[in-house]
Amino acid sequence: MAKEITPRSENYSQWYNDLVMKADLAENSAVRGCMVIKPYGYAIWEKIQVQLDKMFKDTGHVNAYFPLFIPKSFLSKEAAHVEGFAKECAVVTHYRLKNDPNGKGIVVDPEAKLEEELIVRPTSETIIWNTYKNWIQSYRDLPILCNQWANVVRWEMRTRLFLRTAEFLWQEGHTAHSTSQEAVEETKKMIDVYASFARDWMAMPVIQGHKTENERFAGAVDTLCIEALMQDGKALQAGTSHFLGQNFAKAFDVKFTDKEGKLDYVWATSWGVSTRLMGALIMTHSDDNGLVLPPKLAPIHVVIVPIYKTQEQYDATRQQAHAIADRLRKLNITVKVDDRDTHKPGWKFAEYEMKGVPVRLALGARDLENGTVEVARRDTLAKETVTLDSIEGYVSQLLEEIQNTLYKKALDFREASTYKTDSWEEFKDILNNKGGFVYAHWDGTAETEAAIKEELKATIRCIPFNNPLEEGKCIYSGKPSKQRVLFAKAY
RNA sequence: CGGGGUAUAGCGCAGUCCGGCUAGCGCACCUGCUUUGGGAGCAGGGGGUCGUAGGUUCGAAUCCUGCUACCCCGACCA
Repeated sequence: MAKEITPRSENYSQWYNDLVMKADLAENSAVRGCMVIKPYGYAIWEKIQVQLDKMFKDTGHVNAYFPLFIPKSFLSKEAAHVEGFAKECAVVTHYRLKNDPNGKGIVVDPEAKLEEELIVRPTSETIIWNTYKNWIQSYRDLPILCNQWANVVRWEMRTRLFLRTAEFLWQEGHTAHSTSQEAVEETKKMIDVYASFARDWMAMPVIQGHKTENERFAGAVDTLCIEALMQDGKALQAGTSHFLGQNFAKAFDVKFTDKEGKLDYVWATSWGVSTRLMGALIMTHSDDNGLVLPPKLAPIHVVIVPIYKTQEQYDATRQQAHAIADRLRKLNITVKVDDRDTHKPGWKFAEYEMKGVPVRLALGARDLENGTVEVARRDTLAKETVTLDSIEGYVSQLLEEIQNTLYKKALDFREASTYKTDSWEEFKDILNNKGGFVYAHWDGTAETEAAIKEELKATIRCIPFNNPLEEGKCIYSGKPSKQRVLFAKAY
């Protein structure tokens, strides 16, 4: 990665793309708009998965799996839903190939046309609610609290590694409840899970709130979201949780008998986060030297690099390196000893910085003599020499400190990039030139929202929870407003 | 789908305008020696149907036509 390109430079997307590839996270595949997640990138995603899965289970959810293919008729049962997804669906029309009768190669067998086309799931509400219909008769069957880890396909016009790919990995929770209130509470509970995951594990501060009607999920009554601010001043929707009301229950005729013996439609939620979180992680913390990973999600916590001149020194430093590694591993720290003699220390330093390994230990002849080890932290790039006997305590404390420092740094950046204004000129200037979040008054109409989007390419990211009410005038129309909402340009 | 651009070694590029001799450079790769505490140095070496199909020409990476793929800017993006 070129040194002169910084995370805040105008070439941010180039910087991002380079970083994703050079840190060995992912690459574009031969398939248009699709991504190959490489082993190192996938290792981070696994860390995310494991922790989220635990949090889902801690909140009473279970995992299940539903089909990849959705009959076209299912998708069209909920009007708003199909409207929202129709333009980006991959469709299976045939089930067989045959040899080309007119030449070489293989063609789709026109006789193998499906009676009903199958849609590769862009999301699973429809197939799941079609299934839930069979699972639910009585209030005793409720709630159903299922999550699915899966891939989905959305045929986007333009794609970017991790942020918007044609196929992506995600989890989608789909719950069914007997009361509206319970479903609303579930919706809120899960956005809270996402927010605490972002904060405590990704070291990424987020703002929680409600989407406006325009930005709502297709088929939802209310959409809650977490919004994060990237280092280039653009917002990223990192996760959503939807209160679906009875929309899908009505579309799929899912009724239950309540305690009083009355029939009612079931109340629903759905919520999801995707490999987009990887993009968020990269863009929140990385610097000019590459990726910076919060220790809690780093596949490797500590890398140890022996430094030597002679074979004798090689053996000695290597042995010491492995001894230190063993001691650290007893504290559940993931350690890699890079004792390859095919690369020089300087090369290794740069390599692990690129990959965002939080802590690096370097160990040379000098250290062997003095009983020390050099400790370098990725977040600040600071180096310190530490005595060997205190290394476990030092490293485990350092990992904790890096986690906290990263969060604090990201939070400070967000605070410094968050504005409040009542002047249209200033509003425009911030969004066009500085980037960041802007709190401004909005008259509450979709027309104003659309006009601002048209003019500035900025959208209302959310109406934050516990948003303070205050009288004001809409930043665009000048009409009366009761509260400020959060504007930003977004990914 | 509109506008612009690109296609030459694993990667990044020059050469194309104005056709010419053995297609070149950096990184990476291989070998040897010296190196090793911040991406080493020197010497030698390997790797190319110049995206693809056709045309013009004594001669095409270079000119012409078709096709394909990718990138950027729009439109699209619960």
